[in-house]
This record gives sequence, structure tokens and C-alpha cells, in this order.
Amino acid sequence: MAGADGRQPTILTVAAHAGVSPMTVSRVLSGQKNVSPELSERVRASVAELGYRRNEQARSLRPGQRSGLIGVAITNIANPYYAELLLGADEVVGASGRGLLIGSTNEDEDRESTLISKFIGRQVEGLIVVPAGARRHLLPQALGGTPLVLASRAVEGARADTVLVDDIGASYEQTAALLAAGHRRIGYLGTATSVFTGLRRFDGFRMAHEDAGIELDQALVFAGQSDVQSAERVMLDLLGRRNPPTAVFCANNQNAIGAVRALRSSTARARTDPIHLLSFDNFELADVLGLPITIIDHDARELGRLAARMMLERLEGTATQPPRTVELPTRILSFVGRGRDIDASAGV
Amino acid sequence: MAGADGRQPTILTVAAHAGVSPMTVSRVLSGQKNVSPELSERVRASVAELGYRRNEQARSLRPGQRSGLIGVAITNIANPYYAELLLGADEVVGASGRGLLIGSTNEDEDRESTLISKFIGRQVEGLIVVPAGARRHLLPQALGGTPLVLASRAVEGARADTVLVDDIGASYEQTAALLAAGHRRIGYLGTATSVFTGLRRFDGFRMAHEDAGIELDQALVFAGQSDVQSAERVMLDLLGRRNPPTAVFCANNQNAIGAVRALRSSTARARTDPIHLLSFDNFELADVLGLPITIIDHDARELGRLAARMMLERLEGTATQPPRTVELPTRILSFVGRGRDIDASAGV
DNA sequence: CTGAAAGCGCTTACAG
DNA sequence: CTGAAAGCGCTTACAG
Repeated sequence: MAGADGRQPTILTVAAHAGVSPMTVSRVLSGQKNVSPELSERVRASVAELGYRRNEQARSLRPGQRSGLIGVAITNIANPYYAELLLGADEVVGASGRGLLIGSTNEDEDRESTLISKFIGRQVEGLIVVPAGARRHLLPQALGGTPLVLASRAVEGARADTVLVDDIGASYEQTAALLAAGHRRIGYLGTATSVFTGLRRFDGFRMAHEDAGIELDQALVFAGQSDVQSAERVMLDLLGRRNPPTAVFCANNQNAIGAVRALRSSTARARTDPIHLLSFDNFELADVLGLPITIIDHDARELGRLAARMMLERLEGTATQPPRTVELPTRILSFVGRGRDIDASAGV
Repeated sequence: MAGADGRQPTILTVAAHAGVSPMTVSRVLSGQKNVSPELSERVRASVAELGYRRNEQARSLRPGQRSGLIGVAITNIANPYYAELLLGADEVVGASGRGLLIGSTNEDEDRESTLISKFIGRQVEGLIVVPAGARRHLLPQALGGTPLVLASRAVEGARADTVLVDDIGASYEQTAALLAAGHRRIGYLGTATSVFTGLRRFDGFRMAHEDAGIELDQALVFAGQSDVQSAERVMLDLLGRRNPPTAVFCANNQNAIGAVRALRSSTARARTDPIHLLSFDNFELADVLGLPITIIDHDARELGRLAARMMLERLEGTATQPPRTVELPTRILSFVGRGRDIDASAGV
């Protein structure tokens, strides 16, 4: 409740109301022991009556005090994958009593740079970033000592704990499985290889071909789609060819959804031979589409939790070792065509 | 870059480095005119060299200065609907130079109350909330003058600009359309009617029945599912009955997805007569499922933008009128069964 | 155009 | 157990 003058009550207002010094109020608020029960009770009553809330900005100004803020910069908040990641980070950070300052970078490095600069200006204790690129603003000298945790994508030269997904391994193994099953023409739909995960997933795809001694047909490779619409267009192109692929590796959820849309479009449905989809990332309803799909699933929320935990360990001084890189394992889900499959087999 | 003592540079560090007073540095930083070009240039050089960043917490401590923070409390960040809303708010708030402090309430009123209290302690300029309930902590006397914008759901007694979706109207009209098309047994899958949107959407459903003089079969009404799994279970129950409904109104995306899952499960697919789905909220791949679906679509990102704009208008003093309530219109998408329908008809 | 003084709301020593 | 003094990093008057 605001005072009669319309201003928020301060620690002085409370002190005057309770008839004690500001220090006593401060001690009660921070839960210190050395306050007599009577004064403590009087302060508490005044706080409640005045609707006083401690000004965290003022508190954190004193040296040794922390802002209680973690800055999170994400390439696209509205992508369900990153929304899950954010929720996981929120869980862990919130439980530590801290708050989350967020911003969507829209895969724009300049926006990311500005955002991070603002976060630091707001005295965040640490930064969790899904980096749009690998530029100067993420290097140690630009961060001025603010701890950094990178999620999903690594940045060369950054001094940062990094949480990755087993992109290369899972892509390699599942591509190898398709090749072993006899597929010889496998299409590739992914983001640009300038994106860290894009490159890694393509590398797994490429290496599986090399190791199997099967030449990769560059005419079937499309690396450059970051949204559903462009993925759908590219897939329709593939489907319309005289000699279309028998399987398609979709390197993220947006590409997979685009591929599904193309497959279910009227013209494509006339096809008789089913195309096997391999999707890196799970997506809603994948298991009930009636299409043969293999999903490389991983827990985005857990990735967010893990990133936040690594951050907290740094902040609480538990982690004094050099930056670590952790790879989250993946889980394989297989759905054969027509109807819903209950028997999703777990692997890796 | 940190100074030699490992501490961040302050305005004093910069002043000493540039050989000017702190005030001159402050003037340059805030872009004031009354500084000679020479000094201004020297200050800028020192700022760059020292890697100085203004401490926003300290700056905002002075009366008349604003924190530049907006607090956003959302029931579930990972729901794609709210993730979109958040992105819309981020767009508008970010463009105003402010930052977003966020938290997921998980539909828990206590968590919401704590979160809002923390936001206010951090001196947010305003609050954007998708309220989990309608308790004291959202009433004017609890907010101490912090402006509040409510999104998706209204709260009685709150002094807040409110952005709603046309829940009642759209539910009414589309239910009426189903009844006019001859449906007499329409199932209902929704969240609890204690949730604001849950009640409004059910009201539209109920009133359409009343006005059409058709009795609503309570045995077909399930209001209490807020996640996909429970919606799927309830839908399977409905489908397993001797006399199942011919259409089902799903009052949000989670219930619709659950319904789709149930419809596509092996046993249910054996059915010959298709069940028409009416979904309040769009969801990914709805148009390519090959099921007869009517979608009541609305733009969550625009809802987020609108909420943020209303907040900014309050903050910038443009809006001095009493709180407003705005209803966002909906758009109707119709997909008939089997295959993908290009001809989505727009309406309302 | 430039700067010395005071104070925003809080907490850290230090004194009793 | 309690409180007066000083200062965190900045900006608002006020003085030159």
C-alpha cells in the first residue's frame, strides 16, 4: 500500500512506524537472529500494515550483494523447443530465489549483443544463452567476468559451461540405421550449417554415409530452412522429382513439421511408396500421424534445468574447475506407418 | 573489461580515466547536449577502453528514474500459446528499450502471488499477468500503484487494462453452427470452469444450446482437463460409449490435441462415422490431420503485443482514462476430413 | 559548458 | 541486542 504521499514505503517509513531504527528493520527483513522478539514482531506488523516491500535494486547496490537476476537470451522463444528450455531454467532459477530476465534474439547477432549488454547493465549474476552466432560479445573480455552458460550451441573461444545435445552421435547412428535398412537415397532438410547444431547434425549425416561407403547425393541436401513454410516448400520439391528420396532426415522440429505437411498434401498423398522420416527433435502428434517416423528425442526442459544448475554451481562457488561441456543423451522413438504406435522403442 | 582490482568500472573510474568529473560522464551517457565535443569524445573513448557499462540498478534508484523492467507472470510458459504471447510482449517491450522479467506460475495462485511480490520488489514499472486465479494479490491495494495489464483472463475487482479473446461469442457461434448442421450430441472437453476462459467458453457452448432449444447432455461434458493426457483419456471414454457424440467442442489447444490423439488411436480409427472437432485455439498440423475440424483461431502473439502496448500507454501517460477491456476477434478455419484442405474459410 | 554537494534505499562495518 | 555513520553507483538540483 502506498503512503499518504503516494510514494512507496521505505525502510525509514517502516522504522518510524515501528519506533525502531532502520537497522533493526533491515535485520528483521534479512532474517538475522540478533533482534529481540518484541521488536521483531513490531517490525513485522508495520511491514504488513504498510505493505512494505524491500527495494531489491537498492539492496543489491551494496558490494557483496547480488542482484538475484539471471539473464536468458534465446533465439526464438516461440519455438516450443526453446519454450520448454526456458521453463526448465525458470524452475531451477526460481527455486534458488532468483529471477529470470529474458529476451528473444530472433537469430540476430546484433540484437543478441545489445540484449546481453543490457543484461549486464542490469547487473545479472549470470547469463544463459542459446547463441545466434559466435561473435565477440560472448568472449570473456566482453562479459567483464559475468559467468556464461551456453545451451544447445557452443561458441569457440568462449569461457563458458556448455550444455549440448548429442547431435553428431545421434544423427550418425540413426542415419547409419537407415542406410543399413537399405535406404540409398536419403534427403536432408536442415538449418544452415552456419548454425552450430545445423553443422553438427549434418556432419553426423555425412559421416554415416562415408563410413557406409555410400555417396551422399548433394541434390537431396537442403540446409537453409529455419521455419516450417520453407521446409514444406523444399520437401514438396523433393517429392515432385522423378526419383525422390526413400527417406528424409529432418534436422530439427521446424523442418520435420514442414516435411510432414508436404507429405500429407493432396498431391503427395497419391504416392504409394511411403517415405521414412527421421526427425531430430520431437513434435506434437508425431506418433499419431500414421507416417513412418523415427524421432531423435531429447528433453529440452532438462536441458534448461541443466544449464541453470551449471550456472548456480558457478555462482555458489561449487564449480571452480575450468568450463565444462556436457552432452545430453538422446532417446529414439520409432513409429511405423498407418495409425498410432504404442510400442515406441527406447534406445541410446 | 574489469579493472585491475577485478571490480567493474564505475562512473568514477571513467571520470578519472577521462580527466573529467563524474557529472560530465553522466551527461555524456544520458545523451545530454551541454557537453563540449572534446570532453564528450574523451569520455566516449574512456568508456570504450574500460568496457564501462552503466549500472542500471544504481541509476534507477534516484526518484523519477524508472527501472525499465516489466514483469510478466504466465501460467505455463511451455504452452505454445503462451510462448507466442510472451514473444509478442517481448517484441513491444524490447522496442521501448525496456526488459522483461518473467516467471511461470504453473496455475498456482501462491506462486503467482510470490512472483508478483518479487517483481514489485525489483521495481518493475508494470505487470503483465495471465492470472491463475482472482485473489487479493492482484487487487489495487496489493499492487501499491504498479500498473497491471491482464491477458486472456479478467479478474473481478482488479484495476487493470484487460485483453481478452472473444471467448463467449466465438464459442456460441461455432456451437450454434454445429447445432444448425444437425449435430444433437456435442461433447465438451475443457479446463475447469473455475478458469476464466473455461467458464466463458463453456457459457458460449451452453447458451448456443439454450437458444437452439436443444438440451445439453451433461454426460458429454468434461470440464477439468488442463493437459493433453487427461483430455485424451476423457475423449477415449466418450468414444467408447454406446452412443458417442457426433461432434466435440475442445475448449483449448491441450484438450484438442488430446482429442485428436484419442481419435487416431487404433481402436477409435475403426469407427466409420467421423466425429467433427471444434477447437478453440489453433495447433500445429491441425489442417493436415485428415479429420473434420473447425478451429477458432486467434493470434496469441498479437494478444501479447496488445497487452504490452496497453502497458506502455499507461507508463507513458498516454492512457489516463479508466481501465479498458479489449476483446481480440477470432478467425474461423475449417478443415474437412481426409487430406489437407487448402480452402480454409475466414470468418468472424 | 562544467563540477561539488546531496541523496535515492539499502547494508556493512563499527560502537555501545 | 540496538543504532549512528558511511557508502554502494548513479543523477538531481544548484552554483559557477
